[in-house]
Amino acid sequence: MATIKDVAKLAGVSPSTVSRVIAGSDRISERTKERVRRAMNEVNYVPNAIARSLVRSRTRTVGFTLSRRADQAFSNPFFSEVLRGMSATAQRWDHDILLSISLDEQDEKKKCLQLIRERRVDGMIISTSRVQDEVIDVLIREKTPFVVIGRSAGAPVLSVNNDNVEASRRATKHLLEQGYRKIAFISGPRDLVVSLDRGQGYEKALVEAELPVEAKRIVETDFSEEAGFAALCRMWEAGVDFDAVLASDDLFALGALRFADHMGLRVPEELGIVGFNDTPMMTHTHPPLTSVRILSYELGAEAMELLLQGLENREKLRPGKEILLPAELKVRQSSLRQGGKTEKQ
Amino acid sequence: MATIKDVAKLAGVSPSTVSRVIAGSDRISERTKERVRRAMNEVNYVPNAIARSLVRSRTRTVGFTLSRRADQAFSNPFFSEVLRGMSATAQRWDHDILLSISLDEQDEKKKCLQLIRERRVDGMIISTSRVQDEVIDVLIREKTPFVVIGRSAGAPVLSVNNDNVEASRRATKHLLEQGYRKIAFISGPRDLVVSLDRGQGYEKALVEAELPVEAKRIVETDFSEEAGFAALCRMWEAGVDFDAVLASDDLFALGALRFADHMGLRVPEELGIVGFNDTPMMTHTHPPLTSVRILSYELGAEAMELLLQGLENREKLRPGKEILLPAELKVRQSSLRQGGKTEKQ
DNA sequence: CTGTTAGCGCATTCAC
DNA sequence: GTGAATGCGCTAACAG
Repeated sequence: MATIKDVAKLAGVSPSTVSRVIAGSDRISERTKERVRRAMNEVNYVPNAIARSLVRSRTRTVGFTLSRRADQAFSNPFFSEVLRGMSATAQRWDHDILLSISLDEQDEKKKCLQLIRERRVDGMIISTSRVQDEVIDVLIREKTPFVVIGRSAGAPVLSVNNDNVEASRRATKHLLEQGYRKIAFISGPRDLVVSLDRGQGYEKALVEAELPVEAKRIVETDFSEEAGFAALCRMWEAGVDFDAVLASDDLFALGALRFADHMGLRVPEELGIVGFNDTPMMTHTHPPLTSVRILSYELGAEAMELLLQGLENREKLRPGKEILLPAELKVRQSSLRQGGKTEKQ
Repeated sequence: MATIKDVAKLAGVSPSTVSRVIAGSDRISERTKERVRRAMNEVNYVPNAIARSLVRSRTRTVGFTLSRRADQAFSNPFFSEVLRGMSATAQRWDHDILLSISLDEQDEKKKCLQLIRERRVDGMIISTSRVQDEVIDVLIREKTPFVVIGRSAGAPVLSVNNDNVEASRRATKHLLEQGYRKIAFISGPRDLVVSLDRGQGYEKALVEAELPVEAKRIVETDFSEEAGFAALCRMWEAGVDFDAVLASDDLFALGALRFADHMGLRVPEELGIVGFNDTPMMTHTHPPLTSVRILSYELGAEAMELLLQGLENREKLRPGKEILLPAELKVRQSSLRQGGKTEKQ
């Protein structure tokens, strides 16, 4: 592999001159610039990124850690879309992504710490959003530039999040407008901020409609179809009546559809259902599922953008600044009792 | 940030001694080892990975590139599972993953080349598996250690793949055993090796059953539910009759389910359906979908394992060696005409 | 405009 | 057993 010295020798200049040509310095004559470029081409020279990183103390690399739990919480396509968004923006800024998927939060914390301490990355993006998030604590303690995808319930951080409260409020309001009055809410685990937010939006809509928030219609469970189904069964058996379900994840909505089928309830006539995430494959349920569309790609892209800007100008890394991305309610048949029109997907 | 010099000064030894302690050299007295360790703890020293990479010409980093096309081809959960598997193995070997998701093959080729030439990575894993794959050509030309997830139809490479031919043969055979005789096959784009392999398995099973392979029952289209649905409609309108569908992707199977619904055909009585990938969310279709389960996690884990072993011992990087992972047919109701029992998922 | 010098943080000779 | 010297490939002063 050719080094800067080889190029310098071939072009008959010093290594620093070559370095300047690479950097695009303007105080180099066109003649030597041209000579150097020709030499570079001849030996197929490409600067060694590692050597560069060492001397500049900048790696042009961003770390992204994730622990399995969060991966499951958000449904799968969410995760890959976020990555796509991050990668696209990183590409534009000529940066790379160092990825690590851990089994649990402890592992993630460890890995995160390692990437930072070993100076492998210039900054971090994390996607965990637990109520008590140790990864965030570490990041703050290490004074690492970082952006959170989601929201911190503890220390103020720079974050980008979809507007879960508003999305949930709108979804609930939509159900109310369709004439449903007894809306059950299936919440994900309460130690995830996202669960709290969606719950809050649900309550907000009820309060605004001057309807009581009834604890018996709210159930918390793990993200899975089975859990969603079981939760509704339990409510039913407990004698709680409901005419609609706000599912804080499409998996729950799937469970709700099965519940309706199981009980012989017609959707949307006897049971309205709204999901969260608008998982692409779910457009094809019977009936098609109304769901809140999350801008996953944009979430990743925006987080990366914020971080890279912050890396260039540390002033911009204002902790406490929370960027909210709008979420859109994709109305389909599962919640359309009034016979209104279905939006095109 | 503390450097090796700081530690040396504090411990009253030379930097090289500290370096030896880190490396675990045995020709260092226990006494100084202890002193050095204490100093390291005191200043919270962690070796700088970049400096280390420079001097050892080893980054302990593996690149993984992917272009959007392949991402879509394989369904989404596949992609994240592969990443999980790769990450888990990398973790065990104390290596990291540099990830890049490109828009198209040209971009991917460029990025791949960049990672290698800039010496950011020790090796590459790629997941593209086009019939004519330029990324593979680049990798070979650059003499980079690499492993392919999938299969190369051109130059021999070290690869790990699920046994698509066999899986497809078994799926087809299963349909035959259920008494279906006119099996339609929905193929993905023919420029993907995976499509060719699945088509081959389908034909193999027919030939083994001494049944004719009829071109009119084979259709090639893009991966989407809509395309699958449309393909079947076209066949139907063309007067081609079929009593079962082998869908080379679960999305196609979804389209087939809709087709059955649309036509008023009962599944599995009047139309048997088998999908590919066993997408988790798809366990909940009506009726539950029979599908070929791909070991995505294992694919990623194995690819990483092969690469890292190859990095340690280049002899092991034998191009032409193709590791095949078994795929399992998850039989559910959509293909059970005989009233046989459904496997537990 | 360009060359010389020094150093990023570490590992690895070669001495003793 | 340990230290001093050297260099990985590059950039950034400082000269001139």
